[in-house]
Amino acid sequence: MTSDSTRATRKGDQTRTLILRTALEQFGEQGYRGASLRDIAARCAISHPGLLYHFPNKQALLMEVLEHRDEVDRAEQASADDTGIDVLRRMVRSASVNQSRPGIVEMFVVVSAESTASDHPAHDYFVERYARLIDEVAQAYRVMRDAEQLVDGVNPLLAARQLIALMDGLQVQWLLDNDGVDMASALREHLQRHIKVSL
Amino acid sequence: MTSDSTRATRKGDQTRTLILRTALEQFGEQGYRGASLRDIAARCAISHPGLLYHFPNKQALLMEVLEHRDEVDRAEQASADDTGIDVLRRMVRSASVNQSRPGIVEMFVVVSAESTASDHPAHDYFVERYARLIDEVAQAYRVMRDAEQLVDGVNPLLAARQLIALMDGLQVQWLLDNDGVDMASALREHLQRHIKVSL
DNA sequence: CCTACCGATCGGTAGG
DNA sequence: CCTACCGATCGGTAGG
Repeated sequence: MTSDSTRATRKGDQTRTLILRTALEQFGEQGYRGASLRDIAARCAISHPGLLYHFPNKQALLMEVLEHRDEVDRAEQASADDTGIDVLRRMVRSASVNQSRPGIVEMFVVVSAESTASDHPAHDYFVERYARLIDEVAQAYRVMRDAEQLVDGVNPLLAARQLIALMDGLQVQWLLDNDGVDMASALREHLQRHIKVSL
Repeated sequence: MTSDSTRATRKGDQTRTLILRTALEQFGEQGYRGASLRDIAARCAISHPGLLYHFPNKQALLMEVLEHRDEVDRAEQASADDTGIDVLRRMVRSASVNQSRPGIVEMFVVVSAESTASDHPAHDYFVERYARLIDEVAQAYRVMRDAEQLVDGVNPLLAARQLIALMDGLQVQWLLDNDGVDMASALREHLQRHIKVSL
């Protein structure tokens, strides 16, 4: 029975994962409103009511795409208990990894921009996401300040906002001109002006 | 005859300007694809074929919205022959002014993000816009380097990309949390780490 | 500038 | 998972 239910789940899970991957691409290329369920479904070789068998509606699909990305990222990072400089190193590492994933970068750039409208289905998600991210990085800066690893006058909260803003802005430039921008080294150079120790 | 044609033009121009302003708002709130000509037209109290009497199609409307903004900005700045530190001061000033124009900020954030897709109608516009902007700021950094006003090791082109990325990223955070971010002072603080002189 | 209309496409449901 | 269908909405045109 275990193997039966496992096998049964597996097929459906594969389709679900394919839909999630395809939807991420399309939300990136066309935006949330611009992407159509029919187009996403066709790319998965199913009908659009077939897609709606797996996800109740378009909003739910978007939210599951976002949450699926977070889960995969969490799994990749392994050590989520980083503190201080390790958090900053992880940001640079993440920028480096992103340079081989234009689809994921585009999706976050486009959907986070759309989500600034307060009636966007992912508005609350991004408000909460930024609050969490800024908090985490600010805390890392605070730990470094207490260890006297920060350049004088660096404000942890402001520096956190600046670092994340820089990362977001570089992604737009990188998407418009892949070869003109090296996101990871631009971040590293910036960080090195904030901290005394070496990254 | 002069006064007749002036009066005749004036009415049409007023409607055109109203449409441009309303379209800017809607492109910001709904994105280019998400905004509808019918909705924009209704907010101007005309029919949507009425709107299409002034603009041949949706793409042309978007392009005219973007160009209209550039014209107004150019007119406001007055002194476009700034060099060196004046260019950086203008960037900070611009961030400060933007903090009273959420509609304009949202429009640029959303449409520039959408435009990273190579088939977006404003793709070429934004590729060209970023190239020009980065060039201008990089040139300002170069002038300052030659005047020995730059902190050691600052690379003009990289610093230009970072400054513009920071500005773009701060706009997203500001749109999501107006009270949590002061774009102008975040920019000023960043710039002061790159230059020896006072802003 | 308007009304009336076009074909295309959308998200979602019924029913199997 | 499918076919068939729904009402709503889209950008754009005809003709005035």
